[in-house]
Amino acid sequence: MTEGQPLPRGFYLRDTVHVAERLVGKTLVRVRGRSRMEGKIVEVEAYKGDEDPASHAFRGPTRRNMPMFAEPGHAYVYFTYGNHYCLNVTTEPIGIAGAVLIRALEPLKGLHSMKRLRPIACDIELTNGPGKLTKALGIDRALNNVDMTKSGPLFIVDHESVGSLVQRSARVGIRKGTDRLWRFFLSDNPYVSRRS
DNA sequence: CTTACGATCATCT
DNA sequence: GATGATCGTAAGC
Repeated sequence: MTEGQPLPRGFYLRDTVHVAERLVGKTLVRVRGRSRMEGKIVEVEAYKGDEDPASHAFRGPTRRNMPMFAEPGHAYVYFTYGNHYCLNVTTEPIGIAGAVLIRALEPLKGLHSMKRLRPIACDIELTNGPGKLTKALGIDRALNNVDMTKSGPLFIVDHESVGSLVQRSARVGIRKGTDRLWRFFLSDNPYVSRRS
């Protein structure tokens, strides 16, 4: 994988849990007009279809969850709780539902742009939650279905030497499917949304 | 530091 | 008509 180039389709074309684990430590790039923002992915969660009661796709395809069943490597952005957007990257072959929720970032570049979009005093709080990071990066419904394997407004690139330990736990904010340890995060990173 | 709750709306039943 | 892959604030300990 070439540094600086978007991760290829093949990266996303496999088991969702596997993809989730390997996305930790990669860099999310958001190009918005003239500003370029980058953040290290420090926390994610895997969501599947049939077998995962916590997933939007559990009861089959609908208008909203359609990207989860479509081509891997695309953005699945949805609006929730009347206030927030959440960003996922789709996984698995066409016809099989899967997506990885990006839950937290460590801001790397374009901090000034992020703070303009999400005015806040403390840097730690800028992108340490799924709804927070979408606001800081200016991600909304308009980016739903965007192809993240292209150098467009939103994509993910490899990051040199993850180094830190990737830890796993139950997912956050769900009632069903809590038995599955499908949340992955960097144990020593201060931008993780919540500690165990 | 920890817990509780209201905001607010798209989606599904 | 109920629910929720959340956040910010307020109140409690």
